[in-house]
Amino acid sequence: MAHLTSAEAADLLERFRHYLREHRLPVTQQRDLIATAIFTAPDHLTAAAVHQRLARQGKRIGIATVYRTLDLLVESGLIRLHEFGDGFRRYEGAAPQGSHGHLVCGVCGGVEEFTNERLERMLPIIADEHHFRYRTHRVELHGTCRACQQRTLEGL
Amino acid sequence: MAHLTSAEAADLLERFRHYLREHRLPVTQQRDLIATAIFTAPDHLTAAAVHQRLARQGKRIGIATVYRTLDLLVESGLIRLHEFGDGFRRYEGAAPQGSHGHLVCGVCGGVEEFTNERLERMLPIIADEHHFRYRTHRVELHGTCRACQQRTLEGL
DNA sequence: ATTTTTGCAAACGGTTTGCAATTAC
DNA sequence: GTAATTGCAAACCGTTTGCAAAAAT
Repeated sequence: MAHLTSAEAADLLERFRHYLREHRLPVTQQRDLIATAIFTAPDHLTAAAVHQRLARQGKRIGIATVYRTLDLLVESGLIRLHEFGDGFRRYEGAAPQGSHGHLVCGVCGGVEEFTNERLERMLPIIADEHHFRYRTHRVELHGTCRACQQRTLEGL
Repeated sequence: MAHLTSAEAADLLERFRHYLREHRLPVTQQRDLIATAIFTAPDHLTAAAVHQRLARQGKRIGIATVYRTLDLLVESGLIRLHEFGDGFRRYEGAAPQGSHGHLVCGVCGGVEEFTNERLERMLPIIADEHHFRYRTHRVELHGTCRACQQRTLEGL
């Protein structure tokens, strides 16, 4: 999600702790830090990016712990996993209010977000038409972002 | 694509050969075989599946060649790459007439396809609204397929 | 005190690459 | 005949796992 407010991040962290207690799992420093790193990130992070982000704050956490905690966060539904086709798994905090689509630029590899109410309303209906029980969706539009279009026009 | 007709497969193969000649690249037996394996497959194949499919026909082709040719096919736009989140890249022949979405079952891992005209019309418009030059899209609906819903009801 | 997590390093598995032999043109 | 591909095996790299030490309950 494009930069959650600190209140939203705090809420997600509290929900993660609740999830852990509910499942009789220890609430550790590492889990708090990893969850917070994702909830406060402005964009979609890879596992390595989470690890670096924490290292830059002086928090040395094993990469294995990062992966294990990311799994927990995905299972709890508090973060979402994406694979945009470049071989990296990326994670982002789950939006409290709803989902969004992604605009993936084939030139610079950047990913922007968009929301569209009509689309959001449509997708569960389509699932239903195919007797498929809807849980969530993923919409990616691939093409060229505005900046790269202009860069191409300028002949660089 | 859910089983292209042999005419459609033949057309795609001819377009692949044309693409190769256009780029001054040799048309080899291996490239023909790999392309045909995908174009005639009933579903989404992994690189390993393509390799096995050919091996079963007595065609021993190196897995590296499979990967290299899949890259060419993706670049040529004649096949599409998907990553449904299980760690495998899957490939399918590009539909001559248009795209389709995927229904990904979280229980059995199966993938069904659907088409929806209204959705197809909508997506390029959404891209445009965000000043994004549309090339293609990917829509996945995640949930539970019909068969797994029934299996759950039966209490298995 | 018991149970689970953590962190390291090694293993894993899909994908990519270097290079000599082969094939396409 | 020249230039590119092929196939093998090794390398690569993101991710997972085994296990002893450390932390949470």
